[in-house]
Amino acid sequence: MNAMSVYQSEFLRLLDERGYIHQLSDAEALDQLAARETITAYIGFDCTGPSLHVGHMMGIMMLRRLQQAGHKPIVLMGGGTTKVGDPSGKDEARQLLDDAAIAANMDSIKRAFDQFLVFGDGPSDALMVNNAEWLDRLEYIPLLREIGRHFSINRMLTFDSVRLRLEREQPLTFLEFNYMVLQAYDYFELSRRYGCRLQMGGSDQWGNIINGIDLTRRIDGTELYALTCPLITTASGAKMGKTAAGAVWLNDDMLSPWDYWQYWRNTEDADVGRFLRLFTDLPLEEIARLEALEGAEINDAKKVLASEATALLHGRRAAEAAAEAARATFEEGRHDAGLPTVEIPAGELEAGLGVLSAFVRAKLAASNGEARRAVAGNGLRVNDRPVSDPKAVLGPGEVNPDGVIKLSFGRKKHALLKPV
RNA sequence: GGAGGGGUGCCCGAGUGGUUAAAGGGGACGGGCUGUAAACCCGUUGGCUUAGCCUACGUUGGUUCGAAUCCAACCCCCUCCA
Repeated sequence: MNAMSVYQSEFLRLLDERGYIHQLSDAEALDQLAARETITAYIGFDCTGPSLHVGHMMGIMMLRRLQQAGHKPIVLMGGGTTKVGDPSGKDEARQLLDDAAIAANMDSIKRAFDQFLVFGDGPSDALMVNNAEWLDRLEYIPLLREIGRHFSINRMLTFDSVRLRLEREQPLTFLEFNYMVLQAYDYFELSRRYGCRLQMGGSDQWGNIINGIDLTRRIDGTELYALTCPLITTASGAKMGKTAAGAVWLNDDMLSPWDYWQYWRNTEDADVGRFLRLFTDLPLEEIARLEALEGAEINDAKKVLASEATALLHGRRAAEAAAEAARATFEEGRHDAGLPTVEIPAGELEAGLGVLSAFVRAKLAASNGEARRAVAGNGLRVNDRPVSDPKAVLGPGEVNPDGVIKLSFGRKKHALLKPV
């Protein structure tokens, strides 16, 4: 089926034209359903870390599109499934998290969703639920009898998450093996509790979602749907979300709006149009215009992408501040108050602060050794002047009229040291 | 429970007594070229008070002037058998 023009529902049309659709179960039936009534759909998020990262943005944006099209999103927090651990895409079991860590992660993760979805009690207001609510209460024998009998081991062994482990002779515990059963059960439970008809997720979740669909059909006879998005890699094939400092976190206490803006600003040329469609709300005509830019003008499109994406997550004001700081830093080559700032006691500076440790303090270098090597590679600058001597000492003399010292690691990483 | 194989730096993976902080590759970072892009070229890639010292090859002991390399026990993983 040529999907481009056939969708009747605003929802699928929206997802399709912006590039979110990879696989879709029974497209026609889902399309009709979404055109006819308000549907409820969910995506699950495990609580394995203290913050979500850009890798989760596809899911978050799909829920946002769902709501924009007038439907009801459910954010499923994996308080229960995180206790088991998803084996997909990993060679080893993740370190098991205890309940306290999972609860802390969940609290911290929740914050990001408020920026993208409207929560409440209305028909298309978003809902946040925790699967620990029902998973924690499951009893083994009843679970096996009611749910387990619908699963074929033969088939489970063919799923990528399992098959790859076995083929690579990597251990797969029975605990992890059960993950897909629990995820299927989640879908079943959400269908019963909230009339949820659609589960979305990354392409690696296809099998897990189908399991839930089969399970629910067998028990309740209800028809559910699956929709997966493509795995997003950059044009040169790298997974999204890696940066100098590590993962591109969504929580601002883990990655500053400045760095988040920079992440999008450094998008590869070939990705700009695609990312604008996926990660901003800009109208398609505007995106088409930006996408048509060539050569150095593409930088304008990247700035728009950076500001729009940052505004969605951190608010318009933070996005503009980041854009302005970047303009001052890169286009005028001067320091600006918008750069990440680290405070140090004034006394420490008066006593003399080694350049190397200054860079470590500013979190630009992980260790003195790394800073030292950067000096050897001609990579450090203080107030835009190259550092040539690793033994150099910073004093009050380096503080500029704005009351800060500007430190730069390479061309792109900058920070301000502020004596207080 | 038995037999065999294996656990090396961020990852993969060489290395079977000394010149090994540990080949090679990937990734990452820095420099060059550019447009804060990609590709390409060069360099770096355990820590520190860096001509030196400390920590490191699953864990703990041992042999030795000297061990990632030999020995012992233990932990974990894989395969086959029971």
